[in-house]
Amino acid sequence: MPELIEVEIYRRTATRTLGRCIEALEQVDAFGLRSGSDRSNPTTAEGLADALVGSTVLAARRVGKLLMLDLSNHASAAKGVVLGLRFGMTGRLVVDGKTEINELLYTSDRDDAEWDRFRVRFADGGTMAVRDPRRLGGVELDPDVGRLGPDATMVTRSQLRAVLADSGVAVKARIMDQGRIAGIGNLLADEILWRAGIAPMAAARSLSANRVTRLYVSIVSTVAELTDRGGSHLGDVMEARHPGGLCPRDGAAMRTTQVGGRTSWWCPKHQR
DNA sequence: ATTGTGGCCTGCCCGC
DNA sequence: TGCGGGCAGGCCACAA
Repeated sequence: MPELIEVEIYRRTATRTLGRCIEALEQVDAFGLRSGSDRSNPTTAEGLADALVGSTVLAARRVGKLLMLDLSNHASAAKGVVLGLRFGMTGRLVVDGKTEINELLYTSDRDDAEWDRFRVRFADGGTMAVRDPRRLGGVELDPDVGRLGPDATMVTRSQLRAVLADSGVAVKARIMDQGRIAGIGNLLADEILWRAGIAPMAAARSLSANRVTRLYVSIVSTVAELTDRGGSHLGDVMEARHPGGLCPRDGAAMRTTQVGGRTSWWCPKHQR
């Protein structure tokens, strides 16, 4: 599902919209409208159309799983806005009818424009859409980036140490907390912890300095390696993430435990 | 304040 | 063969 790796691919796809002018808001699904940073001014379909139509895409940025498009101002707006796009677990970004990601876990392989929950048309005739069968994604104006922690590709060792300090919460729940570190989802978290040899339910503050360092190295290297492979579902432990699965490292029977409300697969032999 | 839980949404898969 | 229950997890509202 879309974790930071997939959303980074969407960001690159979105660079194809740079400099293009939005002519119309063709489709918007009320389920996906979120409130932006200004709580007194929630995102509505009308507000979205007002803000988007006539503006031009200036930049495509990403923090964690949040994609942001900076838009220019237009005649009827005092200033440009930021369009925030979230993809839930089944959302794709489709630009001019094409998506870079075809294989996405836990969703249909069908590619149906009926699932476009949000779509704009550019003046040149092209389109950009969030295609999301499950409707778990969303659209908002001026998203509050301050609610997110540092992106997992930018986090430092000392920031990670601070994230884990003084908390009895499971380490996996902690690194998936988007307000502390942004971008790590369930599959990435399992892979990171499997590589680091740390059990997902270990209390965050119980990690020694050496283990914090090992976790830090694993976050950085796992994100980089799976980015090269092209997806958060392409980790080494993925093949064992099912009943009867055996640890690819040492052959032990994998265990599954709910941690932070998420299904977690881990090896009882080398993850402590 | 922090932390945990439940529910949203819907396609798909399994068992009857 | 069709049907229904369970499952997947990002995110948020809500409770303790």
